[in-house]
Amino acid sequence: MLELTNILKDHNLKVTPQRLSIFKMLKNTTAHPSAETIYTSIHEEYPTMSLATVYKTLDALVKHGLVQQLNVGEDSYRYDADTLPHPHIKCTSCHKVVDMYRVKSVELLRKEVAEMTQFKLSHEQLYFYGTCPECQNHT
Amino acid sequence: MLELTNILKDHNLKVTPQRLSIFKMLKNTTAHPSAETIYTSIHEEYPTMSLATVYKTLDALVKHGLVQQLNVGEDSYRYDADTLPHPHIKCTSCHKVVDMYRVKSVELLRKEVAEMTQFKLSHEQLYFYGTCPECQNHT
DNA sequence: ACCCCAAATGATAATTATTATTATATGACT
DNA sequence: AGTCATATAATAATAATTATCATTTGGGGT
Repeated sequence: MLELTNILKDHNLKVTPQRLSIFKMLKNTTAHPSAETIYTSIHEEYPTMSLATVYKTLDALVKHGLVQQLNVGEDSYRYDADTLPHPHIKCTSCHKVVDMYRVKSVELLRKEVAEMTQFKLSHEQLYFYGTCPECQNHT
Repeated sequence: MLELTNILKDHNLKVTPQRLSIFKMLKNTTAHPSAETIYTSIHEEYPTMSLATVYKTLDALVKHGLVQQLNVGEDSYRYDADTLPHPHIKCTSCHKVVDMYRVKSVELLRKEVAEMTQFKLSHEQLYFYGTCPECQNHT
């Protein structure tokens, strides 16, 4: 909590209860929620908060590199407070999005892409799709 | 042309001039246009065609696996008539999206992801971002 | 070649996610 | 406590996409 306060301060973002609650919510989940989901989840605690505030807060967090925006091919964005670049995998059955860490071949892939294209790489978004172990069982 | 006609027939899609022109346009470009771009580009030849037809045609082509939909993080989708799975790289300066073929480490990455997550993989979307060689020069 | 009908088109309305606007409220610094 | 720049809330506006529905048309059967 105090931690998050300091992070916001370090980025010259005013610390407001709304921002803290959104940031905290994102830090405490691995579910990659959308703006709408964040809004409804926080609505109990902050019934007066506007959806626009959620969007603007997310925008500020993304711009300051404190949160990343995911584009898994749905009708809306999802957000992830883990800003370390990492691939995601989405279950096409239950629609959950799971983080992947320490995927070694990503570094190799980056090198190959950079050499092949001569682009100066800044970042990447790696999305995999399939059926998760749970959904494979209860067919 | 006849080629495309047969492809549509094979998928039980009625062959209409609108569909052929959209499909042909996508087959003859590597620019990954959006629905809007496709619409305006075809509008000269087919001034009566509706934007809704473009969307419905693209939807049909995507559903039949004849075209893939890209989600590079813009406000609209882009389309690619090359359905062979391949990574894309987007220049954050000129916004062009370039195809990458024969990226060997992708297969390795797939294997690693499948083992790590135990998902049954269906497909993936691999997007890289950076500055293209042309944009690196005329800074 | 004509009929038929399911499917496609065109025009437009509706929907949905996101962004802009603006008056009011508030965080943070003196 | 006072000030001011910034954030919030409410709502309007925008933009992409999808739905609706009356009309047209492709293509198989006769």
